[in-house]
Amino acid sequence: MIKPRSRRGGGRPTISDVARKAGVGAITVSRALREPERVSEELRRQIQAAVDELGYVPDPNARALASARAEVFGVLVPSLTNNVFAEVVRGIYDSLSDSPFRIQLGNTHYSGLEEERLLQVFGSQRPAALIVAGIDQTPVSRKLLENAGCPVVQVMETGPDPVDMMVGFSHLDGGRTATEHLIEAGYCRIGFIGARMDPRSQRRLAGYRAAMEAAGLFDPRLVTTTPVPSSVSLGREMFRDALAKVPTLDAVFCNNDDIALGVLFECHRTSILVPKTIGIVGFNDLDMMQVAFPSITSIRTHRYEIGRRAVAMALAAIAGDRPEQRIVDLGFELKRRESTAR
Amino acid sequence: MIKPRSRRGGGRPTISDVARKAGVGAITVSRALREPERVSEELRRQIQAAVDELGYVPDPNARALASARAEVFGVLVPSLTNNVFAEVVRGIYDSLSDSPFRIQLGNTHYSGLEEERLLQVFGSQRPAALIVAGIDQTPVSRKLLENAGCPVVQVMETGPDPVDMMVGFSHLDGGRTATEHLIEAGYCRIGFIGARMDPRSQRRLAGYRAAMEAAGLFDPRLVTTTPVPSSVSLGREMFRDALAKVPTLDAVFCNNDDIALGVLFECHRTSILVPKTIGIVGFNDLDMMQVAFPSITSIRTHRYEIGRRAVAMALAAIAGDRPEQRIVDLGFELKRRESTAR
DNA sequence: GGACAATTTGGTAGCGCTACCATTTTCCGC
DNA sequence: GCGGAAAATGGTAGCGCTACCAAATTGTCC
Repeated sequence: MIKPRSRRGGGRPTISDVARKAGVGAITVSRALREPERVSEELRRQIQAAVDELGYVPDPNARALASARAEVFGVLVPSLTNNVFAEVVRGIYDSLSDSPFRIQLGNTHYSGLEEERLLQVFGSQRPAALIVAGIDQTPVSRKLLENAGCPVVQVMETGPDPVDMMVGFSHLDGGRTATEHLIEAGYCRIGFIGARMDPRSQRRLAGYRAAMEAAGLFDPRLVTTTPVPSSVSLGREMFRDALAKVPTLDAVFCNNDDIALGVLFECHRTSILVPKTIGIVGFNDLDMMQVAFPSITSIRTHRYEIGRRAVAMALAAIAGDRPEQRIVDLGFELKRRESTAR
Repeated sequence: MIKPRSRRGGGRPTISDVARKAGVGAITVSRALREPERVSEELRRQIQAAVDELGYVPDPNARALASARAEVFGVLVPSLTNNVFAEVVRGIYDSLSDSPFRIQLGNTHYSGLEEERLLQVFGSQRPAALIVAGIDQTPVSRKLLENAGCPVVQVMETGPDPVDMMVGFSHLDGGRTATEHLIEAGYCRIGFIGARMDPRSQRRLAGYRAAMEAAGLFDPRLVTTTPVPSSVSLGREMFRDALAKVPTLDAVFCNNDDIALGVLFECHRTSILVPKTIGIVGFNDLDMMQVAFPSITSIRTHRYEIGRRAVAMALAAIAGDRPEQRIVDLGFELKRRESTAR
């Protein structure tokens, strides 16, 4: 066995190796790397040469310890496989890829308790910013966010009482708009089919209910929900249930596009005509909605843009200029398609 | 302005605060937290009480710096929104949620250069393990992996020459199996439709070609590919192109399920009968495949399990017992459905 | 040309934790 | 009851970096 190197770290070049080679003080190297404009042209060149020659890469752990601030964005989403959050996360990643910030992604599994645990873990790293999905944090989580000592952006939804900043849209309005569209199209026995029923789904349901009540069409038997995670096959099953419960059903507003697709397939399978016999509206407007036959009406949401905007706001806050607009509503768009064109 | 606290870190309790309160040495607290069995029952209790009372949370950055090892799994995937990788990542997250390990997720965007850059960044943190998608790393990436000084698991594919460990399956065999199934079902003008054409897609194509040549059916005009990222709408367009090129086409093996779904919808739209006029096979077997009408034959792959297995192997290696089986082939399964039931 | 400010560079002292060793205490077996 | 090993505890010295302040150098204005 070879005796371990005297240096515990394992012999990677350190900042003082670079400093020695460049003939400057260690702190100057540190500065040249972080605030190049504060170091003279000449030293900067020498230092860069030494860095390249030694293959020096700063140790983020040491950096974080010394500066009491890690170059990490903490991101908390309820699901990794749900395309909706995947798009938000992609927006976040793309916006951060050219920055020095790393991303710490946490999956809360739609659990408030898990969110608290992850917030605790993330907080212990002193992140540069925190991005969390939703606005329904537990009191404990909310406190953790308030005391995080960094910019916080709540995404996906807007609401009256941000911890710090918010980017999203109103799910209630989205649900209402979708339902009103069906009513205008002439449907009247309009069902709601919702899986998972997380807070955002609940608010879409509330929007549905508001629209239905305003039109005098609401009937609790039209609503079919389950806490089970959403999927295309679940959409099919729930549609069957809804139809068994209310055979006169003539349209469905679906919680999301997966459910809507399941409904469409079941209609095909049982030769129910869409949009003639049944109208279908989805939510989120995944790519497949416009390709489906018939194409499916849906509420287009700007997921990728939400991720990008959240990062932009956090970055601005880190840089010191808090945006005057702390709540950004990116809205949504009703995409009218064949599935509701009676 | 209030004078900043004397302590730079911002006043969070440290290990020596705990030590003082519990009336022990700092190192004993450290041990009680990391190797409780090496500390007496009594001190352990005292220390735990002090930890709870102060709300002490260890600083992972300080820990990483002192021990030259961060409790981080680096995970590199080519896409965050592709459901296939999302499932793998979910398996990884679920397997690691009860461990002290954090996850650093990187998105390479299918770029070798980006992979190199991220490997460099990840490596600078001294991760506990590295999980990377694919087996086609650039020479630079491969060197970085070999020198990472931690267990490395390559996932999604198997191949002859692992950096360290591997979990996946043979995409070539998958492509061959899918194609052979179509041949057995009586199709003969079988097209291949592939988007993105990353290395895994290339190997599926190679499997297709092998099967077609073995049956004396291969014709280069049957192959339609594009480097454009895959989507349902792209599947529809490519199917149109393929049909325009070869009007006698009687089946398609699709690169993945999104493409297959696009093909199915286009068949509906143009009243092409499935499986009578056109047979369809997908790849990955997303949930929607069995719900589609007609249901779509696909190659079921075990994505979630790949993630779990990769973590299990890495964890074992960290614990010191390298598994005797360094290459794990989880295989795949042909799911025969209506879309090929002539 | 001298007083003063602005710019550039460097030294010191930690950040919070653990590796490494030293020391103390406990437990054996005979 | 005693030597020696094992178990339990502690002290010291960093890990690699940056905040904070001090010093040196340059520029500017009258």
